[in-house]
Amino acid sequence: MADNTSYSAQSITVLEGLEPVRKRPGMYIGGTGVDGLHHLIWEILDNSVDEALAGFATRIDITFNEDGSVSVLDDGRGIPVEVHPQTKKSTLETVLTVLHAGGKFGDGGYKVSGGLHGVGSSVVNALSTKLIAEVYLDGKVHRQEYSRGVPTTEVVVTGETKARGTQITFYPDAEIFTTTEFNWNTVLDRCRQQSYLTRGLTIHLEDKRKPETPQSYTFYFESGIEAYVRHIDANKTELFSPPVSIEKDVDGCIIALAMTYTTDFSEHVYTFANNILTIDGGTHLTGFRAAHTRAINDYAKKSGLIREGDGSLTGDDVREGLTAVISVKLGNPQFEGQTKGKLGNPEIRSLIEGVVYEGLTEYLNEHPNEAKKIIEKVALAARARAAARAARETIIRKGALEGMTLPGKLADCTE
Amino acid sequence: MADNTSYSAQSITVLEGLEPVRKRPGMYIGGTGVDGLHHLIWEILDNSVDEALAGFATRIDITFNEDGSVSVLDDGRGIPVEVHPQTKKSTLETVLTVLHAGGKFGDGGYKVSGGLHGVGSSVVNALSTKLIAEVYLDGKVHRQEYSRGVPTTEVVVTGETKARGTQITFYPDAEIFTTTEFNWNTVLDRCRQQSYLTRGLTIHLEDKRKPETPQSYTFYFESGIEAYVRHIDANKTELFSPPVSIEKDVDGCIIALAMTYTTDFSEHVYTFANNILTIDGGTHLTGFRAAHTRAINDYAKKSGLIREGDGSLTGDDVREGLTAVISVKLGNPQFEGQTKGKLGNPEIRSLIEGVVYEGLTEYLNEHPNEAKKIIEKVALAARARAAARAARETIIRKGALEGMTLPGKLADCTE
DNA sequence: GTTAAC
DNA sequence: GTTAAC
DNA sequence: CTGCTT
DNA sequence: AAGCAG
Ligand SMILES: Nc1ncnc2c1ncn2[C@@H]1O[C@H](COP(=O)(O)OP(=O)(O)OP(=O)(O)O)[C@@H](O)[C@H]1O
Ligand SMILES: Nc1ncnc2c1ncn2[C@@H]1O[C@H](COP(=O)(O)OP(=O)(O)OP(=O)(O)O)[C@@H](O)[C@H]1O
Repeated sequence: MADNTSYSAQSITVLEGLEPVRKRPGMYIGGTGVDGLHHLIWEILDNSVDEALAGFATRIDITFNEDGSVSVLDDGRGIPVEVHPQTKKSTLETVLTVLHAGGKFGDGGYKVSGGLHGVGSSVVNALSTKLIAEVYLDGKVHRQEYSRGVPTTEVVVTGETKARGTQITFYPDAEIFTTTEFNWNTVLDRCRQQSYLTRGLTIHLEDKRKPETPQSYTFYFESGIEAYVRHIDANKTELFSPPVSIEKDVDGCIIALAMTYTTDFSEHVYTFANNILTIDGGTHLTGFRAAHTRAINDYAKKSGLIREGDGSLTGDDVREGLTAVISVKLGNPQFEGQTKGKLGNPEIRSLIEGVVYEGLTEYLNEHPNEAKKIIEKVALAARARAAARAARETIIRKGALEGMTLPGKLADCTE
Repeated sequence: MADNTSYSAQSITVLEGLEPVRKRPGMYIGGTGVDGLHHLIWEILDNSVDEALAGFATRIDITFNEDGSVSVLDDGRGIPVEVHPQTKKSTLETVLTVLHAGGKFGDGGYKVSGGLHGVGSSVVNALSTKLIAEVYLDGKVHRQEYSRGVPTTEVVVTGETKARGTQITFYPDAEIFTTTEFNWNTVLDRCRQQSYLTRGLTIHLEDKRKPETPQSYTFYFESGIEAYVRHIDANKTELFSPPVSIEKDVDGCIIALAMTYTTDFSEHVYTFANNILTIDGGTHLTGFRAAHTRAINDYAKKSGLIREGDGSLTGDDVREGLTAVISVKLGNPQFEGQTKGKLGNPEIRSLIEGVVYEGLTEYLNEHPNEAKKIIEKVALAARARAAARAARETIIRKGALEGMTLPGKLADCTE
């Protein structure tokens, strides 16, 4: 057994301020690769989107600067700059240097917001060699700079402005990240997506990194997630258009769904909770799936398009070729982990299931042509799946006896 | 546009102490359902296991008490109780009430440890209506109690003892969790698993919740992950036994693998990093998979068991029926998120890939009988997969033209 | 979780 | 309205 | 009943 | 691929 005389108070370290973020970035942004790097933008962008969701911002500008930094500017309310009662420091500095400081714990004027932990801005600050925060408020430009989370200036007024809003410019720390080069297409996609999700929001993205080949893009959509579905299907053939569109407000929780089918076989479903892309799904996705599968099965049987005795379509069957975007807005989101990959609120499952079942059933009843196309598509998927399974089992049964060969001329079942 | 006059310093809240944990449990334990509940045990258990990994503890006792609480006792070094220089409070109180306080940031005598954030104990404390910490040190019993993360007593000496170690007893907060009833089998499984992973560690689990039907179990394994594989395969038929066993120390990183195949078709692979079950895998799993697929393909071709022109076995093919346990121990683990579901260290991927490729190739060369069984198994899987795909495509091609019916008599390809 | 039956 | 089944 | 988990 | 959970 090893020596234990040295285990004492001195062995225990208390990480202070933003130290834990730099020491354990994985806990805060998942990793230090290219995904973690882009998380920095998402954290700042999400704050601006939250302002837009709350009705305070209408425009967001993201700029890749020539010096490798990124700027995110919005015309929201601007982070307050006056002294904060708890920290006795500027509220701006508080938000950017103190973990769990935020306006999304009940007050702050955000009815629904993607942010909820109050750590995003601080995390970005901690992981940037330099960060410049500018707040445009009351005709003045308030500015503070930081380095690796530590203020290098006070909050100072550097000029006058007619604008209102916030701009964050940050330089990702190469000591932390394996790469510090942002990907244009990744960010472009995200901007497009956020623009689809928030009616009336303008997002402008500009790449100034190579002055000889500048690029920029502006997104503004009125049509919402139906247009998003159309964009996802851009290089595919849709079975019908416009997509099924369901939007409903239940107890202050807004549920929106747009879906259609394409002629191909892969599933493209994107789920959002308060505009956060929940890449691992969660209760909203589970609820949608249950309702979708059940509604199609019920309709298929009731309408006689498939026979009662034929067995049910599986979830996989009805999802083949499906394109869908689901966006829920709710007051108290619970996400799994700081990276918000999965929505946890258990009540959302049944809420969505109810809304989607009702809405989809109604759609199918009122659109017999589209319904027929859907049922044909998913019934074919079911037959294909059954045939594949049967073929597989034949081989397994036979092969268990005989010897082996690889594909090539295992033509047993091909024709 | 909504009113913005009220957005000011007062709108921003700074959560202090353990408030953020209670306000946003999802960020710290993933959720508040049954999984989140059990996370509490894992956090405390992992601390004891870390003591065992460091060679200071040999025995852990977990008890489900009649009053609904859980106790975890170990014979490790005991959390220090003297005043901590940074907080001016007892180190015990510091560890249990301050986030990011821990002995696993470089000092503390832990060479490898599953803990790394310094938040686990505090999180459990925050989410418990009551927590009792007892430290057995220098012949004395030191004790402190807390309620929802707030100390309700000082650290007091309550008696004498010959033992050394730590015991944490906690009462999960029904205000936080949707259920507060621990699952015997879930915890039993985890104890068994940890015992397999740590040679020479005894883990005792006891259920005193129903005095009329007490149950208890003691785990102690010398054989390690090979025995774990055998246990996973308990109700299955293994193609060969003992399993392939690889263990290697590369630059202070210990890589251990045990694997075999069963006659069934599902894959059972469990990966661990510093004894943490990485449920979403990560770089160790990725490295293993790459090496495994390549080693089997290379051997199959080189040995002539499958022909050169037959195409390659896919990863899915070679994983059908695979049972494996992978355990890596490394100095500076990076996990994705606080719940540690995925290992992030990029260097581990190639490290494992090299070790596994070499070890598995050697095994195959030295065990031609086992090798033959493996190749037969995976080649059959490949043929079955190809046949399934072919059958599926036949249906799709035909079905695109004809009408629809569901399974039932789509016997096209079954015989 | 929803729906059907008692 | 509550309980059992899907 | 459908989906998620091991 | 089977059992549990919502
Ligand atoms: N662009 C902005 N405009 C107005 N207020 C902002 C802006 N960015 C941040 N804030 C304020 O600062 C607070 C802290 O932001 P921060 O990014 O740290 O966390 P959050 O958005 O509350 O939560 P999360 O960590 O989940 O993203 C926010 O709650 C908001 O009140
Ligand atoms: N049973 C124990 N025996 C000895 N020391 C312990 C024990 N439990 C906790 N400690 C000490 O308290 C510190 C803090 O523990 P805590 O659970 O908060 O975090 P951690 O294990 O360091 O990291 P993580 O949050 O990733 O689990 C540990 O680093 C360790 O030094």
